[in-house]
Amino acid sequence: MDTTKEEIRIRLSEKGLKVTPQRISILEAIYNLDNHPTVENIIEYIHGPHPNIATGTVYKVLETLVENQLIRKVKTDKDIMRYDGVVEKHHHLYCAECDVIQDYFNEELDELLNDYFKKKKIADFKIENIILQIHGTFTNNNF
Amino acid sequence: MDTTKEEIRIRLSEKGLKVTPQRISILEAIYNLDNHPTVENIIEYIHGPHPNIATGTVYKVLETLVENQLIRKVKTDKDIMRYDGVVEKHHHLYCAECDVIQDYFNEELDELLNDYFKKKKIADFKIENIILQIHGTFTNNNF
DNA sequence: TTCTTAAAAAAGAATCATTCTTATTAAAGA
DNA sequence: TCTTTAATAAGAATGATTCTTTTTTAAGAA
Repeated sequence: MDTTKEEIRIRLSEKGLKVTPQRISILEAIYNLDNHPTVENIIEYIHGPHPNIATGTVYKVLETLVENQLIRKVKTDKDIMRYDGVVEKHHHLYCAECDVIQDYFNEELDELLNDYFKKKKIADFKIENIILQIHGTFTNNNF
Repeated sequence: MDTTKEEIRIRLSEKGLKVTPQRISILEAIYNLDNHPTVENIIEYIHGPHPNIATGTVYKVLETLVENQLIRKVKTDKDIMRYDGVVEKHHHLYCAECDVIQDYFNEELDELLNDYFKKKKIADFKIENIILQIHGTFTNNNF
């Protein structure tokens, strides 16, 4: 991802958030670390340029960013939380053999599902968003 | 769910697991606690009849049961793990306003998705299982 | 530019879910 | 009933996350 510092500043400002070096570098980390980083990954990444950033601050910033929908939490069956800098609607490919979680975009599929549930309602439930967890294995050797 | 102790015994034996009172009561708890219980919920439930079951044992038993596919972990965006006694293929309705996670079965939908991905492959990825996270709100007042 | 103030961050203690270790107990086949 | 191996109890240890207090800073006001 090639989000510049300036774009990050704008995104923070648009949400009424103060623009701090900590927030900028944490967002940069999430954008640059491709594989839905853990808090540990993020801290490791930013501790080069910013060795003094406190762990608690990272957690607080992430919470703020999630609340303001600048990032999302990713559901896994591990007990470590991972984060996603992509807020546009998408799904996830979960690798059974490694810890890769890959974004998967497919508007055609989204429409298919929308159409399906427009006809076939779920009793007593108003659908807001459908996210697919696609489990399987990568067949190349990228990972 | 109305799974009897005897059925639970059989399920454990079929997996080659020793049948212990702890395992039986933990499985009973998961079957009887409808809303995808947390470890805390399970411990609370079983501590009436079995006040002496150790916390560590509950975690160990749950791990064993998951490994043997007698139960499943449920992915949430909270950092507390929840468990699911239903191992047949199904999806989950996540309530945005409460902590209810409801099972959702729909074979027609599963076939629709299978057919779709049979035609539209995902590059370099072999799909094994697709689970929908259906986010929304319940429109009755059961919860 | 400087001042003001509320918000943010640093530091580190505290919490809490989960895991680990060791001794003890018990299931299940011999 | 005996034997063996797996399972459990107990509680310490770990490690991710949260909380508390003090200090710092962003950003609007003067």
